Amino acid sequence: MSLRHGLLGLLAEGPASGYDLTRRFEQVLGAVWPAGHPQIYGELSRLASDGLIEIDSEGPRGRKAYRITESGMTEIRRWLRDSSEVDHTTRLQSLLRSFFFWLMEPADLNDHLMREADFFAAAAGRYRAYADAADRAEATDTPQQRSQRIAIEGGARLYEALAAWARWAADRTELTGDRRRPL
Amino acid sequence: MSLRHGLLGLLAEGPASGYDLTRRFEQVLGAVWPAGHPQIYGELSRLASDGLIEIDSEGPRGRKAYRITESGMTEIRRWLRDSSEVDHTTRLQSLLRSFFFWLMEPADLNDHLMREADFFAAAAGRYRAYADAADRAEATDTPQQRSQRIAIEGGARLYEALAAWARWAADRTELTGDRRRPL
DNA sequence: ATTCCCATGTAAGCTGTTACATGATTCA
DNA sequence: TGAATCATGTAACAGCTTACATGGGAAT
Repeated sequence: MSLRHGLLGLLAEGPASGYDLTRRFEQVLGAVWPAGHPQIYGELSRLASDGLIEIDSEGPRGRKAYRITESGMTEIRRWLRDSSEVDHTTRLQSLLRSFFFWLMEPADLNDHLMREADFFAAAAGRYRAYADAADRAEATDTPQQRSQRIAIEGGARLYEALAAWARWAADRTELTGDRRRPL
Repeated sequence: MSLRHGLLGLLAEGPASGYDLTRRFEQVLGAVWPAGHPQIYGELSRLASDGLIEIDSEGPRGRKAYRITESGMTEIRRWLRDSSEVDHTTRLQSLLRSFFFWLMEPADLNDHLMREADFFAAAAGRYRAYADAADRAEATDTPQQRSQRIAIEGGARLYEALAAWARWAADRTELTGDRRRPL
């Protein structure tokens, strides 16, 4: 039920449409919790029929903005407090793959690890840039801003750790000069 | 298709039954790629009817051990090599939650972060202990062992990073003496 | 006019979880 | 003989992805 509560959490910041929420998932939350528009629109309908959100306004081309209700706020707060709702499931295909690296040819493995390192470093860089921007800004003292800062730090540290791991693994697997392939 | 290839990868090490594979997921892979027995038995049937694995032996109480076939080996190697199969999707509820920390009361948040730090530190400790054991052992030079060492390091670094993040966040959110709750 | 972006939705299929169901073997 | 563990499976449901489908509004 994470998507449900993710939507409630975003709507707790203020009214937004399915389209808005889709973009926020794409741009910010997507790196740690992806969600496409079909899932979002579907869940919004369910949230509305359960009375946790309601239509705030209707705009131009069929646009519908939703607003969180009192019971929606109660529900998101209950979810955040209830420790039995915390789910530590993680699915990192990159780590799963690493159990099977011994099946790869050294040159292919080296390529793969370089690509992985690049991908993770890029993700880390995006989060770290966000974090730096937040630190440079004044008036970072609303609870929202402080909490967002923590989230960003989490993303940065996660991807920094994975990037460092991929580089470490690439070093361990290093090939002798002539067999190393350029990217 | 990660589970499919996860099973192929494990079977590349040698024959195993659905029960064996379920336990390996539970004990080792489970922390980065969980899979329950209903999913595993179902996928094994499909792999067998696709000719990627075959029955190796039948044992006591209905036990069936599977063995990877030539085309199974080809398929797992293809999957490992093909960079378009790499999936960087990550779903970390802990990070998703952190975007909504501003909705929590400080005391509840502090409790939550302590629990998170404990959980991640425990997971990191298990992986780190494995890594140390591997480093102390002699004859760690088969490709399997080297590759397993990399996988373990990944798990350790991932959970160490998340533990450090949770502690950092708890420090930032720290309460003044009397409101801090003991665990 | 045409293209691009805004904006919403449905349908089919795949992946994953929970609950149910069964029976053999081992050990105390 | 009773409990624990081994061992396999099915059914129902929940969650998520991909492809399809539609149309309004803005800008060139």
